[in-house]
Amino acid sequence: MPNDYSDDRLRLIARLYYLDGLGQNEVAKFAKVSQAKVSRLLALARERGIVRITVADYEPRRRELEEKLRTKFGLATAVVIKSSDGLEGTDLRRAVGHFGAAVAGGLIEPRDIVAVAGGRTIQELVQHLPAVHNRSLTVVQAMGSVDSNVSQVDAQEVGRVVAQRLGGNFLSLNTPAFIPEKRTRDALLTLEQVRNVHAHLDRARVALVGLGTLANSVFVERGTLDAVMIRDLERAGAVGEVCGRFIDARGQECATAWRDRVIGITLPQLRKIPQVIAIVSGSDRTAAILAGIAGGMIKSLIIDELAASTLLGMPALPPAKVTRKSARS
Amino acid sequence: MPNDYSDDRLRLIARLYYLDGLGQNEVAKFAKVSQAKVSRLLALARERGIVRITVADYEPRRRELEEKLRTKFGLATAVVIKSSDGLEGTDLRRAVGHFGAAVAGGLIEPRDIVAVAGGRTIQELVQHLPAVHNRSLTVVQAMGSVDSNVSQVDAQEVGRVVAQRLGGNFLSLNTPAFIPEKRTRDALLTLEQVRNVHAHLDRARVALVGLGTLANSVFVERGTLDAVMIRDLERAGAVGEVCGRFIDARGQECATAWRDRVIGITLPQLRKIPQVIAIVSGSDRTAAILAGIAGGMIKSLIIDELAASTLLGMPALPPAKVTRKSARS
DNA sequence: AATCATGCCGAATGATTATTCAGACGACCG
DNA sequence: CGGTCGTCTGAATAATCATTCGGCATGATT
Repeated sequence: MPNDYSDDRLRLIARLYYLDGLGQNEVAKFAKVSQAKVSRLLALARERGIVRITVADYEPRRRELEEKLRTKFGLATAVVIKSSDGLEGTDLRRAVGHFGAAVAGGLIEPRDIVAVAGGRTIQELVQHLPAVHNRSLTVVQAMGSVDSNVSQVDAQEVGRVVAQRLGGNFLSLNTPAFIPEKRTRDALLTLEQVRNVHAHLDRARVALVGLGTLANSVFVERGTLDAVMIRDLERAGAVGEVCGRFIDARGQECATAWRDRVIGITLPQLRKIPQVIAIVSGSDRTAAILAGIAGGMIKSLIIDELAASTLLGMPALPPAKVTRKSARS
Repeated sequence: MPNDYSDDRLRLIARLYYLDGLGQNEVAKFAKVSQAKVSRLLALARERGIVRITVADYEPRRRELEEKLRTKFGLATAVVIKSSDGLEGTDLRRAVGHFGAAVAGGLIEPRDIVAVAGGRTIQELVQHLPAVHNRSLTVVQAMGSVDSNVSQVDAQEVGRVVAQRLGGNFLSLNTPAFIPEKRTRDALLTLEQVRNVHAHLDRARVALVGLGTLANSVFVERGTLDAVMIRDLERAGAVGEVCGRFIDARGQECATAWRDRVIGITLPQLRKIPQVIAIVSGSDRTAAILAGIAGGMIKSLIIDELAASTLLGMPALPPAKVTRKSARS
């Protein structure tokens, strides 16, 4: 019997390897096959559940902090990911993304329309979404691509991954995030394809967004935002960015030339979406978070432990329904 | 916190590795340690039971065959080890030894006196005896060493391993298995040390023995037995060997010069021991097995599947209490 | 204080495991 | 028949993992 994939055979091999501590080479002799095949058979045994590996639950979340955040800022959901020691940068994003994914996945219902922005932390998150394609989502790209060579962190790519992993189809925006001239931008906005995307954004139930700071954002990293523009934004009171739109401390869009260059979901659209989940890592983003919440955009938060603590040490702004114009200087 | 062996940390690391499928390098970045340490921490997590690997039971025995053997040959216990396909030689011995060990271990009681012979299959078996030293056995070497450089398969070494793994002390014989001159042999037999061993052999409750054929035994392999001697033995009707003693089809010791050269347990001693377990692999040994049973030495059998089948196809001899002298030619 | 024993660490290294690759084989056509 | 897949295989190789080793830190002992 040349190829025998019977459970019994797999049990024998799995037992010798996992329980009796033989190496794959020894098992191979025993079973009269190559080591390569043993490796494959073991993989099969794991798939079939003949070998079961259980790990005592690791609790990746800080529930007390979540509760405090939720009540203090009136959030729908707060998820605080443990960040053991001095993690930062990519490692931190990875931690938040990894463990945030399960929760984020759970917040998305089978037939939702999901708006998806770009960003580094969100990129890490979507990679780890549970790969069960049993949903029929409509995933909509919520902002254009930062520059011409599409990167892993662009909304286009992130959205594609969400649709692929969770199951559903993907509505791509197929435009840059920024257009130097307002006129060109406006022309693009009238395109059927773009208008279709916006129509779906209007009806989205869930949004996954990142939050940027002035100093440390993908735009700066990718050279889209120059020093002059940053000065302008600072003068206009910008404290952060969401979906390519810069907001002041109250969560209103800053009135600069920049706002006429953006293609992507608008703040009013975000405000309408009942479940906007901001995925954030790093303690330098607290101002942006506060602003996002105050402005009524952000409804839920997935965040690392340290940033959560920092946030809890800051005053919650009352949701500002007052001014529509941004405060100047 | 430089060295943190908390369960929580281990859970995190174990989870990332075993459940989330990260490599140790990735986990290492996550945890800010070297890959080496991750490897060590994972080992620790397994030890602590944070990671648990279970394998669906593999049934290594052929119970139907065991039952048939038991009734047909009037055995106390018969253990038939599956030998999937065309295993032979060392591989077969290894299979029988590996899976036979658990059963053999179970047949030994906490305070038993255990006589142990040498042999290749038995050697494989004792290696895999469950390493729980909670017994206080007296392990007695049942035959001398085949030649001067003690090998792994000699009773001396095998016995030592039994005592070490199961727990207990070991009575060594410290003599060769064969002495060219009867006089020297007889002199050795009077030694206090040797007599002590024999005294214990008289009171043994369990014996682990192998069975040899004329053509294929450790003695031939090691060059102890020459062609002339083999001719003699054949003429004397020898069909096999147990503990250095050659027996005819009735299970009586063959009357040749050889019998006066052996140092080791005698057939009468073996007959008195209530639980003599023969560990055998290979279908060429069936005649020896039959003889051993017929002669009243062998009470239990640990054997491979193919040999068991062969054995079942042969006629069971009635236990011969009749002749004390071996049949000649 | 100096010395030693002990334990822990990560770089390097050796050992093991997973994957790639090219060939063999059989089923299924044309 | 002779192709043409598709699947399966083990050798070779790439990737990954475990262990060794020397260095460093800590704390006990002289």
